[in-house]
Amino acid sequence: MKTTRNTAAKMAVLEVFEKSKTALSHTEIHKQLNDLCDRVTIYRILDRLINEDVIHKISNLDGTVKYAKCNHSHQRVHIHNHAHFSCENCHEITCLENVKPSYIMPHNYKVNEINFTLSGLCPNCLNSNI
Amino acid sequence: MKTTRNTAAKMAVLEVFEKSKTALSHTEIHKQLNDLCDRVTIYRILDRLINEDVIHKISNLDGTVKYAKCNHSHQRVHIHNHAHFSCENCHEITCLENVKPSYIMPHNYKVNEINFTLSGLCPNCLNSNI
DNA sequence: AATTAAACGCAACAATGTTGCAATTGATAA
DNA sequence: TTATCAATTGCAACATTGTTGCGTTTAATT
Repeated sequence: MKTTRNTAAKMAVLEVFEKSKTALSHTEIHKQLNDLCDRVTIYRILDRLINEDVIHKISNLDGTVKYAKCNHSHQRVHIHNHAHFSCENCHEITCLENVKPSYIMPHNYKVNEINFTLSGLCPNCLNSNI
Repeated sequence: MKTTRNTAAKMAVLEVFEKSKTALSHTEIHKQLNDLCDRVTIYRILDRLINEDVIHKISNLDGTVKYAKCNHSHQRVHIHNHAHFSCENCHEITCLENVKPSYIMPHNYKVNEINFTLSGLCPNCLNSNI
């Protein structure tokens, strides 16, 4: 039975997530914390938050990795089957909580997790008429 | 007007792809080529092959990046909208050419590309009764 | 206040990808 | 066939991202 502690660094990371509407990379979090804690500590906090189902990890098409808060509002059983949108212009990644792909799999596969990421232009950048 | 050359290294990389049924990482290709050429050269060849639409890049959930041949057989306009399957046991990544997700997007987004990766157990590992 | 496992900082390392530059080479024209 | 020259390569050096070990600090409990 591991107990998990609410350390200053963890609280600070959580606050960064609260304030952000988009997903954040490790580097972005590190900058926002402004040397409040070590780089390694942030990696370890992110790991813990993922285990606690507070945030989830998003792998982007270009290989970058970001993290975003989980939305537990509606489901009892929490599954990350929503889509993510990656803007090619501003590079922000947002969760599309309500977009859930439907698909037909061949037999003999057991699907445990899905990752559905769309990229293009987000509403902001689309309106800015790039 | 750049012309692109069929060098020995590029041909060797292409042959590795021909022989493989699954997607390959840079490291896997490097090992199979057995020091035929430099690490950097492989990165540059992969870049060229992507530009030439011969291969495509796949970002995996765990952050690893792989490459696979494109299948041009059916479409005139070539879009990478098929799904990929990533096996949690053997870590092989295969293209599911016929699996195409359907989904409904909110307005004001312009979708240019999609990445649909499923992970779980592939038929091989499922049958091996892990 | 004492205890103690969780969390931390630091240093070192590993993996992956990029860049600049001089040398080499494939494709083309002479 | 040979000369030409831009595309390609090898090498060295660097950047970024993520991991590990270990001694020290700290949050939560008694």
